[in-house]
Amino acid sequence: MSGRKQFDVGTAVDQAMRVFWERGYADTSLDSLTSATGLGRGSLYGAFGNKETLFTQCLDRYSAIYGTRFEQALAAHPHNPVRSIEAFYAVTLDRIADPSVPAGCLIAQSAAQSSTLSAECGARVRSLIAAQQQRVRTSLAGSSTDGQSLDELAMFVVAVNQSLAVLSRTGSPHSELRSVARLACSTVANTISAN
Amino acid sequence: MSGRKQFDVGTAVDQAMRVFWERGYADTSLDSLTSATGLGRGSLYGAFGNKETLFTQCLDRYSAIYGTRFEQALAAHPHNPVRSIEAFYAVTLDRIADPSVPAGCLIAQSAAQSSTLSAECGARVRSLIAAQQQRVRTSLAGSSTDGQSLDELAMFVVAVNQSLAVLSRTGSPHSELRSVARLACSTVANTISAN
DNA sequence: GGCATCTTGGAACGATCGGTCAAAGATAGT
DNA sequence: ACTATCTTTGACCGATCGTTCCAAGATGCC
Repeated sequence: MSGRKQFDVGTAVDQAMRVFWERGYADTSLDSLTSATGLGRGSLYGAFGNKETLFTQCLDRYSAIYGTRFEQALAAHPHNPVRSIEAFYAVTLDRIADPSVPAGCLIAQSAAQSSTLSAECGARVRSLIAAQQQRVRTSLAGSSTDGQSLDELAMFVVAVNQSLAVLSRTGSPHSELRSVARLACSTVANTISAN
Repeated sequence: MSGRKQFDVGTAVDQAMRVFWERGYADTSLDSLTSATGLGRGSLYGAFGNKETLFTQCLDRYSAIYGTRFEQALAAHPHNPVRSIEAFYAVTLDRIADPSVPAGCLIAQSAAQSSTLSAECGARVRSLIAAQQQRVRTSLAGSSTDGQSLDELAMFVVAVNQSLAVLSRTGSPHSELRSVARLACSTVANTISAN
């Protein structure tokens, strides 16, 4: 039963992404990937080569999906940094509240396990975090605050975002996560208005 | 060669703790534990029963070591919440800067992987995080701010602390981590003085 | 229709996983 | 010194890991 590919590669990446997201790289077995995608081992290896390559494609897909969502949220309130960051956190909070998707964050999960990832995967994770900081940093531009302070503030915003993912994995109630995000927004407000 | 135990159980827990801390529960093999402790499998199983029991003892030891350090730091500046939180973060930053100990934080690492841990281990991790929040919350008491806001602020402080651990795993420079902690301290200052 | 090319499912590979067990040596009580 | 009891070492267990391979079936070109 074949000849031409019988499945959509993008869909398979989506399904595999959920498993990595839920269980992390090391704890995701090939068996769990075949059952999640409905594919045989031959199909998976034919399409992706090996587990690690599939994982990096999942990382890229994750950042493509949520990276653009973050960008849209940040861009929805131009010249209003506090509103932008509120919208930024809303993306994460909505995702955490969405039962159709695993808890936490694939990037944060991978960052925590980066010592067991290959050097290439670790570097990819690092660059995705840097890209996110850059997104936030861009939306803070235009404030009268100096550049270095904005760099630090952007990193702070990203750091709190990661902590939301970690806390959500322990089953923290949404109300706690929301208040953490709210406090981070107040930090942004105080920092840029303090000048 | 035996009769009475040939090794110190506490030392073995210490050594095992480093491995779990560095690699996480799932990626820590029995072989890596035997080579880290210098013990045979029989000795490990005789003393601890199985891998999971050893892991929970490592969790407890970790929280015993750093829990008291956090408490001492928080208690060093009574009635000065901002100073207390600064000292609290200094414990984490010093630990991250200490090359004799793995990057990150065993609790944060375990929290991120809690979906692959047993229900008992997940609950233990959750209670350790709650205990840390309680420690911070206690040091914030006495402020004129209302109780619920202090609960939220304590959770915020703990959340940022976790994010420092995650970021340090990706190789973030200490200067970035320090500025993240400093911004969190300013949030504390602004929150408790705002009322 | 014949043939080269591709995909598929599943068997099978060696390696490694967590855990068990028995033989051998050391100890303490008598 | 004898014995019961303990610890240690390392071989060994079945299960599972990521990966490879192949026979069988489907496709497109001639």
